[in-house]
Amino acid sequence: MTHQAILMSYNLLKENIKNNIQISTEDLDTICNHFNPTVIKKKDFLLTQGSIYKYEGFVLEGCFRIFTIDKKGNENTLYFATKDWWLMDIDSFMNQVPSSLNIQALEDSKVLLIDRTDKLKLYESVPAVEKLFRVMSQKALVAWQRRLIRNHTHTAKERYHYFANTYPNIVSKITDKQIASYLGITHEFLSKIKKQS
Amino acid sequence: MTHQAILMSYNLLKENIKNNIQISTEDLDTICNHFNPTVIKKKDFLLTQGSIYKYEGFVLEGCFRIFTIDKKGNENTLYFATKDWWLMDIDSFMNQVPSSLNIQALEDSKVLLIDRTDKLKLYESVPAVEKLFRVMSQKALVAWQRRLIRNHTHTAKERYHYFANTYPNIVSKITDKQIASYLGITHEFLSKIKKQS
DNA sequence: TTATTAAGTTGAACTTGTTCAACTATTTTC
DNA sequence: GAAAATAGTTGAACAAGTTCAACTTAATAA
Repeated sequence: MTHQAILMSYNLLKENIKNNIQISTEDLDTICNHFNPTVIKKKDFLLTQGSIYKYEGFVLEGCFRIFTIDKKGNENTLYFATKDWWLMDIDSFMNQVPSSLNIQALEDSKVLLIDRTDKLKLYESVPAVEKLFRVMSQKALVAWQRRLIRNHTHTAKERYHYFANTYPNIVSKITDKQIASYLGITHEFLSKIKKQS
Repeated sequence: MTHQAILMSYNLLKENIKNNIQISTEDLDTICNHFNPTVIKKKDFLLTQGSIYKYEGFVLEGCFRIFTIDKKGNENTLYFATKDWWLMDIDSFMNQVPSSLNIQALEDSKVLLIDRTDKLKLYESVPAVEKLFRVMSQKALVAWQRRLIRNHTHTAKERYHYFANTYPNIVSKITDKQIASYLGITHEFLSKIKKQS
């Protein structure tokens, strides 16, 4: 990446943080200094099920899929992450237990990564970081609660259209099979849904 | 409540907090001083849909149901809260927007309540509070992700047995209709499931 | 204690979504 | 650019879950 591109990357991260909390320029710089730009090629994994997560990431460019594979071999997609989204496996990262998640790039992607020990240090040295992740986690929590309710109250067809309307930029980057695994239905059935409408 | 009972209540809260983070006795006392013991009678609401949430609560005794009612009039249960659980509507509490949730006591219950402005002050004065709620939110987030995956990978029958085995003390306090609204199925179907097994 | 309301049961017809299998179209790889 | 792998489509039979309606049982209130 050029020097210019790297500066732009950090600006994206800074805007994201400022969107969550009020923070001083100094703190913002300290935080950003711990993130390193990294390129991840299409199909490569930032994390694989069974291994221990050592980095947290912020997506600059590209697209990722966060999913698990169950005993029957079925893939289950938790979410997709594009520009301006965070990549985390909180459980594995915090408790250093083997992850139950895979994080895979769906196209050539750029991320800012922070090392686990660096992040733990940041929690100590910059109190705003606690607040940042408290606020982010709480927002995410609300979103997950809403998604579960949506799953209970809407048919697969309705959920598909909701997803396609809400995240058109993501839909254009992923396969129908991946959408189906996000919606919790078979890809055959998604195909039939799309034909209907 | 007797003086003795009140002391015991605060000990339960303190244990809960210490279970989440390392914290000094002073901070722990400061936090607890902002919580007030309150009695809520069976069927009474701590929060109703459309109103703005002003308190956060910690359950000492009894049982609560947190649910929404959708346009069709169907009830959808997010979760049940018994002793040692927290009662929150993060969205309404943080952003002071009308709540989409109801929090109702299913039996005569006791809670420790903290006022919104008091909690905001606590975030400022006791940094450990940021950490406490960051850690709590992250744990909750992981639990919600797992629940969604479970919903996608298991049948209603399997989910019912998982719930009944994991929370036997809750199951004994609630009706099958409420369980069904938690599982995202009709109470008629739950009745058929129970007959089978 | 009775009257009333709410909870739970059951069956039949229906809708939603799955499974399996065979096929076509599209990407990827060498 | 051909071969191989993966993604998407379609149909038929099936399983999971819903709806409605009628009924029984249990809880609640006057």
